[in-house]
Amino acid sequence: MTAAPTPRVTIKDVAARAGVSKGAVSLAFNHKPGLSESTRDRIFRAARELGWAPNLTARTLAGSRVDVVGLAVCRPARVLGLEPWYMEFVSGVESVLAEHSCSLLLRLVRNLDEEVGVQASWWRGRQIGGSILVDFRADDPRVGLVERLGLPVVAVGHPSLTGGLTSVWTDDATAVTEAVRYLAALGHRRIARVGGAAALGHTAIRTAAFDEAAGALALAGAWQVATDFSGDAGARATRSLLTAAPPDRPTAIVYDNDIMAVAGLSVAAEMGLRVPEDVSLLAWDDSQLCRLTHPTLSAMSHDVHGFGAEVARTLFGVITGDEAAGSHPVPTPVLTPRGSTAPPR
Amino acid sequence: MTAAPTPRVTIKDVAARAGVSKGAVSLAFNHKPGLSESTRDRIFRAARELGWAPNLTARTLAGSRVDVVGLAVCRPARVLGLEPWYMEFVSGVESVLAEHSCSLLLRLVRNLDEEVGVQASWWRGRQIGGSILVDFRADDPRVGLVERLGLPVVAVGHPSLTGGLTSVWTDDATAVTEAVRYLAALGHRRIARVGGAAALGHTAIRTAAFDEAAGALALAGAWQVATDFSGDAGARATRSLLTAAPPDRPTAIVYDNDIMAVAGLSVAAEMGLRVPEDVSLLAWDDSQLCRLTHPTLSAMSHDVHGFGAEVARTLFGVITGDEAAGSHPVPTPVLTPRGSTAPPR
DNA sequence: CGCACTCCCTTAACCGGTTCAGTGATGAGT
DNA sequence: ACTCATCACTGAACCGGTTAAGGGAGTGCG
Repeated sequence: MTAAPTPRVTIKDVAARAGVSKGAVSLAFNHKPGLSESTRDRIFRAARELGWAPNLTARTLAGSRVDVVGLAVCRPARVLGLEPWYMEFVSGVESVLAEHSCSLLLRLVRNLDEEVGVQASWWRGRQIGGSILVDFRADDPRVGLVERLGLPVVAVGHPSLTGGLTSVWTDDATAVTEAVRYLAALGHRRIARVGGAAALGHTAIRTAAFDEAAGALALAGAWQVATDFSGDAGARATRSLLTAAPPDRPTAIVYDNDIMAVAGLSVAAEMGLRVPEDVSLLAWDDSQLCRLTHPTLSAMSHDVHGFGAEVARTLFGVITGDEAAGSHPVPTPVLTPRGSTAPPR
Repeated sequence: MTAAPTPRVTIKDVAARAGVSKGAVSLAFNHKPGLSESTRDRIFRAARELGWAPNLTARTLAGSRVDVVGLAVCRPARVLGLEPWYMEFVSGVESVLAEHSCSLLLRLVRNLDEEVGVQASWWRGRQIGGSILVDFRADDPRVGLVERLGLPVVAVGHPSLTGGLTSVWTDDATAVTEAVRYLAALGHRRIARVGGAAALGHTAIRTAAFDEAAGALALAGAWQVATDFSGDAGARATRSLLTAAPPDRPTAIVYDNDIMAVAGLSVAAEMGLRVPEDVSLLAWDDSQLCRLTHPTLSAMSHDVHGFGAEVARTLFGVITGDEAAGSHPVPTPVLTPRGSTAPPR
């Protein structure tokens, strides 16, 4: 992959035109002291006339900042393609990065090992100034990797999963408990949960919290199923849950994302069950999608865009060193009741 | 944004350990001739022992390849957050980039001017080796920009919009015509289209094709509405179309993406209209979403993932110079009938 | 008048690679 | 024995910035 030849304007050209040295131009463009106002003006004028902007590659090499942050996402492309959560998260991250003229280096990887390799080579190759780590699992190898490399990161996940890394997280356990309590308060005694990928740490946390809540409330029935977050898996899980005869059938189902909830809605319709009369459905990661269905989906909603923004802000703090390692909880998802939840008949 | 200090292994260390010069290491790692097998082995062994990988920044600066390609997406973040098309497209692009150990530099921009600035600074700053340009509009300023810069790009859009740039495109006009003919063949005489953003070139192409098809078939009624691709806009448009009394009401609606079609489905339900008995709906950009609704959505389907992959492959061709400028049509979307289309009552 | 102190700006080394001219050793050809 | 290639490798310049050290001019002060 070789670049096409193009005559490029360099700092030397600007310096020559402004009648100063390269160093002076550098000082001006980094807003460092030691230049008179008039020289500064002349330099900026010359740069503007030549259409010059500092070469970031050279700047990086010379050892100052790196204005790229990395994000490697480890999930099959097909699933990712549909998950609104990711795009909202990315757009939140982007919104903050853009303010700093910083870009996002995105890479889809097939597994954790590949991610470990990508992060290491990005950092060693000075491609990134820091990274965002998502989808933690128990004993995640990235914790050790990051420490070995000295790579500045923000981990998205519960502190119990992210080791000593600076983390930003939502309190999934509390949210799950709230969801179950809400359904129980409506009168549901048989509640199911269609969870995400079993390997992920936050799925395990939700699973445990669900069990505990179900026990505390002494529910008559509590089921949990693991999926891969895809709509198809959500549909399959729902179908199998609703197949049982009424006394053994859940009257309410909680989903781990919104796409599976949409799928569940359609399965209920296909099976001739009315929502919410015959079965209540509760989505997670409230995206626009939840308001576009009929009935609209009640959801545990959650400002994913703002979450992404907070992650990016924290990462800047880590990179500049202003941020002491620690954990940043963001507001717990709150229940937004809509048309898909009601007392059981 | 300053990087944390980390002792890094450089080419010099590897050279010293292997007892050769920097140049020799460089030759070895670029698989260039001029080294004996034994020296080559010694170099690779030394590199492995030290955990060294070439610094991409330095490599880039020294004037060889750049293994990053750019993508600036120009749309309000909220909308992007929801469009499955983009994530599928990105994942298709990624799948090919990954084979070449190449990453995607992603940036959300608010308008075309900003995109022009971003592309220019990426290229001038040698941040990217090439770029993918999407969402063309009439007289798009990017055509001229790219030629001025000499930036290798692939334009996603009809050749009439992308000037002399190498382009990859789907035949929207034919697809729209096919959609209208299909609905007409079912017996529909009053057909509406809920289009995308009016400023976009492909929207204009679809709009013109719809008009022409409607004329050719002498439909009794043909309406078109422009939106911003969001679910809310799709819902509003549908509501206003279906508000008219039966003789003036469309019996079939075509949408420009799938998220608006989902919204349309829910509006029909909300208004007490049955789909497809009272009104047929036809989606575009067939994502998994179309199979998750009830009824399932008929759609003009289209391998978006493969489309992204083709775009990436073409871009590699352009960057290496193997690719003569030209236009690459990919297969026209084909109609996939499902549960949301039927003859009118 | 001489000295110290600022203020502005220049110089040169450096970041970590690539590349190319050049060097010495070896072998073939005459 | 001498030239001429070929091969394997080295050395130094270079990519386009940053940065620390240094230098010259102008001012304040004893």
